[in-house]
Amino acid sequence: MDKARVADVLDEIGTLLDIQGENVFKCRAYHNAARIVTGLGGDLAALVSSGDIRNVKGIGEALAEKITELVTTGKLAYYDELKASFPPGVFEMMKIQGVGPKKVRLLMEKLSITTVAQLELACREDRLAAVEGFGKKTQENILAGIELLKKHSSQFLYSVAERAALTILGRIAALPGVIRAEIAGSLRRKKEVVGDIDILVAAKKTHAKKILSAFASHESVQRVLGEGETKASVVLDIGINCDLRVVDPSEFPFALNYFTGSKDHNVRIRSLARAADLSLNEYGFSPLGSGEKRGSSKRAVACASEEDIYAALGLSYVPPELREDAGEVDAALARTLPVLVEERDIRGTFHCHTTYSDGANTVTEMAEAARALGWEYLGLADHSKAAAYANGLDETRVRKQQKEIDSVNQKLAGFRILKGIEVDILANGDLDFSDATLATFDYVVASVHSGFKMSEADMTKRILKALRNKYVTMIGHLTGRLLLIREGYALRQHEIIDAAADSGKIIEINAHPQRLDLDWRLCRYAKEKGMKFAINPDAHVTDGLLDVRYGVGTARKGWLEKKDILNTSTLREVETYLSLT
DNA sequence: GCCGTTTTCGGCCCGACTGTTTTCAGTCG
Repeated sequence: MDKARVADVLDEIGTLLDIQGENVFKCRAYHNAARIVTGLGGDLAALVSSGDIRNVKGIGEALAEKITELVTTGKLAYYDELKASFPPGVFEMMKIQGVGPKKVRLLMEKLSITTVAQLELACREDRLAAVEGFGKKTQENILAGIELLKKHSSQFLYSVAERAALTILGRIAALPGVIRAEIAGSLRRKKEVVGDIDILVAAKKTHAKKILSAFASHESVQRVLGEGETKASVVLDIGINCDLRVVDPSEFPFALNYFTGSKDHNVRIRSLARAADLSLNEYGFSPLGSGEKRGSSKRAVACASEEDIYAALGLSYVPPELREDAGEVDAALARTLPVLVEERDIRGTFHCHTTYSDGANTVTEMAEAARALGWEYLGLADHSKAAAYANGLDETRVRKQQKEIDSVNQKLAGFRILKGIEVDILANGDLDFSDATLATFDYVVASVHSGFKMSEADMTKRILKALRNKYVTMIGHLTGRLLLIREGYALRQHEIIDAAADSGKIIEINAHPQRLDLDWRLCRYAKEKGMKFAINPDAHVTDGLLDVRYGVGTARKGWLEKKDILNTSTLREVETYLSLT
């Protein structure tokens, strides 16, 4: 059993104990352990077999035993028993905003409610308000929460879908007869939120059956929706639909292009094909009106790759991230597509957390991980004191960390740790530190972490005020999950970007794998304003440094180039930019 | 359930916000 699944089980145990009313610190121990396991570097199986898992801080005797059982047997008796004592559906209820373990427990005890559907009915029949501790308002809020849940239940964060997809892709690619296997669809286009997973395989027809049945019997498959000659559809354990198609190797580029989409992009390039008297579909090009059947050896244009397809239409190659019919086809025709930022362009980053606040690794460990990636610098921006839930730093601990950074920097030749802070923007728009303290940092990231329910107008005012502080270098993650929850929020973000552009601030493309990135349309808007961007991982763990790739994905969709991204600058250039000596 | 240690058990991250209360509990970040 892999790290991610072990973490899921531990987290689930924590939640079930929460509902059971167990000691909160015991529950927290499980939730903590889930986070710790996720953040562990290296191979979990090796840690278990050597017994070193017991030496990890936060993993005591009991947890070490349970993790060992999970890793070695793939099961955990304690978990199975615990889970069996709850009706299925309780987890779904916890997903409703404002419903936590205590409310779930009350609902189960007082009204025998164990599913979201039952809960919704009870709200509509006005039965909730009568329960002690609940009221009219709570009932309304829960109903609203259920609506929201329904609306987004078919959407998955990119990182969640990617994890599931890569597990399956790895297995499929290793099967006999598989010549190529790729992820297609919105996941390949690196949409922040995707509805399903599409996987495409190139193989001879004789192998198709075996490939499809191996797919349908993969351990993460919860339910098989259909399994035919060339295609199988399943639902994975995380609830997402996953389709696998097997196509002939000669058709693969066409199928990959077709199933990558977007639909609007496909419509545009098919109309280009028609203008050239060609018909383009998922099997290939054919002369218009020829009536040729697929599989004909007389294809109008043979293509060995997607590059060939675009070239045949007189287009330069359009990277998947750009295929949204957002001007990319015209740009490809005119040969004016931007040279997009690549992961390998990144020379460093600006928003990493350490064990000083809520990170999982020390200053030294983070620096070494960054150096191992070939970077020249690493910006540490731990939380400030108002973020108490994240163990935010007060002025004393800031000084301590800065001292440590100085000492580590002396040992790292050709590499520099930059002293940053992720300072909270308080409810009134003030910053969590005085100007005197802010002045001690190399740069300052200002972020909102509280009061999300304030009106959009007030939130905008609050952020604008913070941006007027001369020590603020960068706007922290503007949106997070708010983008999902509040339609129209982006409008106010434009106001913020306008103001930030005027004062020369940097936009952060925050790439925390658990959150939505800054919307790429905003990136394009900000780019038009001439703003500089920073692709930041908000990394709490060493492995998390790599998550900068999520930010790169969003940057590419915003048509951002190397020159737009501060992280692609060399250390010397960054030092100059930040006016460091 | 974990940690640290004044080595055997007490403390464990905390404040804002909301809705329910009339002094607080639950949820969230």
